[in-house]
Amino acid sequence: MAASQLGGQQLGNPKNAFGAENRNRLIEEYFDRQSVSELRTHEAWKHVYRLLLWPDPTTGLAHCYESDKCQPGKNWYSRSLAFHSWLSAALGSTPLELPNEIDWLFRRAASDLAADVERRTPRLLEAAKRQMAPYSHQKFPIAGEDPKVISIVTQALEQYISESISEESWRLLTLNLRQYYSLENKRKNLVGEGFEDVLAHVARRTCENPALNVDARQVLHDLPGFNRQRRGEKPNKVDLVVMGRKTRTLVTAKWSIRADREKQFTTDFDDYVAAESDGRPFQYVLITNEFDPARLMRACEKLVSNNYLFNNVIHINTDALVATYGNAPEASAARVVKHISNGRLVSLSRWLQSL
DNA sequence: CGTCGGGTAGGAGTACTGGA
DNA sequence: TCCAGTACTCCTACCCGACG
Repeated sequence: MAASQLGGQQLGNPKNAFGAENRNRLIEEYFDRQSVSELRTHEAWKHVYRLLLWPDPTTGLAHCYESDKCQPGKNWYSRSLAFHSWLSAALGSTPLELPNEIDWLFRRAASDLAADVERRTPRLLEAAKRQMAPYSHQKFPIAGEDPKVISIVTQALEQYISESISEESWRLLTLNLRQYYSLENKRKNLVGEGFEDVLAHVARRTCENPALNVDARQVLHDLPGFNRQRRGEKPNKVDLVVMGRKTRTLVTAKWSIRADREKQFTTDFDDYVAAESDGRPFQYVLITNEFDPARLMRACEKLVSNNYLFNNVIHINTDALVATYGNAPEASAARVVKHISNGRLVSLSRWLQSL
């Protein structure tokens, strides 16, 4: 009924807080605040970490591996500590202050989301009322009620609670808790397509080559030199395209890697080769923030027709890897360190400098 | 405006493996 | 044989764009 009033949204109140439009708006804002010295190529990695890296809520440490394997006492806890220590020093911060230095994009998008939720809530409550109306003669579970939460809180605070707590207060507490924990899930959009957006901006802002064109999620067959489209084939998007006078590079950007997703590397590459129409070689590279040595090793060593699948494997910062693995790395980690020293695995900044 | 299929990621259950 | 660490695989949650 009140739908006509929705047209006049205020500016800066984006429809999707974690969506592409708002992400890019926020990234622009972030870079506009940076000083010239921060925009040198060798600082490129810092922006990726400041914008995207987050503190693991269960350990308080900068996230470099799956949360369940980073718990105190487990193998990756010491590595997480090493990474956290290295990063806080590298960003000129302290281990305690580091969480405030990183995760910029998420914190900003989350506050945009909160504003959006507030704006939408009254209308949704109205709609919910209408939806529930036909059942008003029956008792139904109330959305947001969670007896488990109530019992946990009650048990923990029993001795401090002197008066009974209203149902409305419980509902609000439960709702707030649920929102807090579900917020973490939204981050996946930032380290997914958001990673591509951040890389594109970082390349544009910090790369000294002015003739470089960098774009995220372009349709493969629209790219110059990749026009051979098979009929009936669904269009393929390339994570990141870097076109310049001396480079024609297709990038697969993955914040992290899983075995099932590794298979995509080859099928994507096959599509790119089939689409190539200029009759000259192109570059295919992987940009990642994966820390698992076995996964990195496989990416570096993967072959196709007796050549490396990737011309380069690029990590946000290989110094971070070395620091995380420590002084006595185990076999696969040692192999990754070797790939770093022989130039097979390079840092983002170094790769940008080579373009 | 709502729905649906497709894309991204991290989480997490289970299978495997290699050393004591 | 046992068990801890590793690897594989599927699951879940989200956003987007096409479409009606």
